Amino acid sequence: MNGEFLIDRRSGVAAWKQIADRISRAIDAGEFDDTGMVPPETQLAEHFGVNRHTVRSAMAALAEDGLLRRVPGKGTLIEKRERLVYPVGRRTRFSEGLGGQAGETDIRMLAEEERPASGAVATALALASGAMIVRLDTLSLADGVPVSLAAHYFAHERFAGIGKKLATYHSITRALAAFGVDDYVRVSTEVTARMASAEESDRLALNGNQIVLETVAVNADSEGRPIQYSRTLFAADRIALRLDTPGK
Amino acid sequence: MNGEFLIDRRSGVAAWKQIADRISRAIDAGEFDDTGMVPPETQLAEHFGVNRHTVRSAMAALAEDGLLRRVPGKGTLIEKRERLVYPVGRRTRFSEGLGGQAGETDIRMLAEEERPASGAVATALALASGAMIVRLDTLSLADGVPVSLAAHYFAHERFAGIGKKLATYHSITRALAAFGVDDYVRVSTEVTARMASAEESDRLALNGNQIVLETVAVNADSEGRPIQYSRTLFAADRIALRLDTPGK
DNA sequence: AAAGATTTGTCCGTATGTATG
DNA sequence: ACATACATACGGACAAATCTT
Repeated sequence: MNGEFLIDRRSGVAAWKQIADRISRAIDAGEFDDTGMVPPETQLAEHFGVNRHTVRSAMAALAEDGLLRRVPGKGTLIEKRERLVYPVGRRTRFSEGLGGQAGETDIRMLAEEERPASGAVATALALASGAMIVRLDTLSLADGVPVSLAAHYFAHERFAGIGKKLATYHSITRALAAFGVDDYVRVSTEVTARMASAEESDRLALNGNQIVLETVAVNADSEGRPIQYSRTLFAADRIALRLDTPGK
Repeated sequence: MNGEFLIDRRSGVAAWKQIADRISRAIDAGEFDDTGMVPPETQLAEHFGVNRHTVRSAMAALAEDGLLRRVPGKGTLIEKRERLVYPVGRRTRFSEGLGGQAGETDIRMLAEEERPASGAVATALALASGAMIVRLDTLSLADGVPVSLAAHYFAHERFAGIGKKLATYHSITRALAAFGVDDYVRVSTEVTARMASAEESDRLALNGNQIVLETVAVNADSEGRPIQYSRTLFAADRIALRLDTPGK
């Protein structure tokens, strides 16, 4: 937690918010692991070059989000939280990937829609522009906590009604199997990061950190034909992506 | 750009900032590709449920960052900008990866330090805890624009003085070659996203979007021995990571 | 060529939120 | 809890630049 870099008063972000972010980051970096506590308010105030009231606002926000617990007369304790590691590779499966790290995982259907394919989706699925596609919006959870929000696209011709299958099986792998897809592989994955929109933040139940990791991926069947195009948002403070580049 | 989700007045983020972020995101999403322009201020003000002046503050910030160009009487034009795609795979090389997308690439040495290895680094490099390591801080540029800020760790025993080699060759691959490493492969990559610290933001010359993609990677030589542990920060609005999972 | 509509730029003043002591 | 200073957000009015009719 560097003291040289002070608060930026013209950034459009309130000082208490900037301090809250930096304390949150310092916790992530494990800077207070030895004591398990955040330094006292007066000390932090001096460190950031602000008034104690401002630090108090920051702490109040972090406590509200469940990152801290304030004990009068004692100090401010850090509540533990860990990032789940989500492996992305040639064989990427949601429930298997988090297996062992989370007690139970689930995929919920949010919406299903049939539309003509637009540019990027049509290209990725090797469809004629205007061909019908099925779009599934899903929310993935680990132990009841939302970890990813996704939109999946399939060719309507081959996968009409896949929404119902997903709603029954709660697994994309099994839904695809119902259409004769015995196996599939991840062809490409592109990763970006950005702030979540208000709607995305709402659906992922983000409280403090509003950042999402966004992956755009294409899956193909065993014969190499693209079958699935997905845009997935991961809550950045709950998930780390591990990119697997195995074998020779 | 969803209108239902309005501005959050208690988030500690100024309304103009929230609007600037959402316009920036809408541009990224290509929502205004047909006209190449942002809707007029009055329209945006109504859309977000704020005063035109608030929208103007947002636009002024975006124009300052070079995302927009405002033309009196005409409208607000979108300045083109593209994300470079950085491929991550079995063979990941900085200059090769951006080849074709950027005119020239460079790696600058920022600092070199020799220290005893701590937990994660020692484990990754298969060193005894306390064994000496060399840490190199570097800044990578494409066409003069910073794209990534990294800390690289090497075993001191095998790579003492690698800093000088890097400073001469401006290439990690060539610096490693000077120590007899003819080839190396990427073993693992872990990706997270977070807000940049003030120092990181300064070094990467971030203006608008303060988000960074953070990768933690391990490289091994042709015999499978880990030789390099790297923590790299990419400016999220300049770079997309692409995971390649080729072949069978 | 002239008039009108549209859009950005600038001025005023006022109320509220933020940060400090 | 109180008082002060500053940034933020709002509302209205008008000017200047550009395009259309």
